[in-house]
Amino acid sequence: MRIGELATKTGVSVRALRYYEEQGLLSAARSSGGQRHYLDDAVDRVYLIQMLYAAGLSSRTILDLLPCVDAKVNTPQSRAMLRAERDRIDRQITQLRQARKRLDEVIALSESPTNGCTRTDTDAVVA
Amino acid sequence: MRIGELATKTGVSVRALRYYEEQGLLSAARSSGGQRHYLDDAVDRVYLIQMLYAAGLSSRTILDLLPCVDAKVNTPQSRAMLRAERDRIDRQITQLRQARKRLDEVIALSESPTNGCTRTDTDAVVA
DNA sequence: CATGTCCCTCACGTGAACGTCAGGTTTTAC
DNA sequence: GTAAAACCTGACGTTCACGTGAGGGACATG
Repeated sequence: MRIGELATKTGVSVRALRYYEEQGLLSAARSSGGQRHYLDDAVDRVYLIQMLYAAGLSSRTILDLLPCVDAKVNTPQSRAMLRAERDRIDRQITQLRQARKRLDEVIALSESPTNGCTRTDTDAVVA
Repeated sequence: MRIGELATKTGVSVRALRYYEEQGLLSAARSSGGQRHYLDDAVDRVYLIQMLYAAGLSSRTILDLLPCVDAKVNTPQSRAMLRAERDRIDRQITQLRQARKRLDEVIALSESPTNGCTRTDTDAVVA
């Protein structure tokens, strides 16, 4: 498939797909005219990349991890890297939970009847 | 206390503290000479700001939420905003868990004896 | 063979949260 | 009272993951 189809299938922009290739995260065959052609499994690869981006990994880190995911590389260093990233994600989850807890407290407070100003003058403000 | 002390106490840079003020997140009294002076509770405020940044909130969103946290504002809109941000954090946690699970699978695979190349030629590479 | 749609490569723009340097003032310490 | 340390206000630089044209080929369809 060509880049436009991959873009619509995955929901990421054409620009983003070119950027992934530029970063070495995604490869494509080229037609005689220079156009990119992707295999079907590129869809899953893009999903994976997006997932790792969403987890806060940088392009560089993803580039380092992908060979491990592809099970082509398996060294003590690569395993340490995997564990390090997993731990980073764990810490990030912990932080998020703290923030969530804090917000929940504020929400509980704002919805408690003791603080019950259910209507204020700013209710009329639409903007 | 002055800005340098607040910076060392909280672990954030002086530049960041000035930036927080610029964004309306942190206020300070001024000395006759124009230097910022903070109350002791500014430390907690900075921690809170950092927590919300770490949760992926933007300056603008934090600016909108802080009055709620300070319990000065409590409107239907503000409560909706609080819930929306909490839900966003929940979704982010879910994504992180997925990524973590995926990494765990890769880790398990790389550490399984069936894949047991505990030493490879790249072991020697120090780089 | 023409045309509309898709694709290509530069290459500059963007927004967020600061880093960093310049040039000058204020406060502290001796 | 003077020198060092800390602080001030601009204002430009940085990084990341793209957005957004500009200008020009590639490809299916009539």
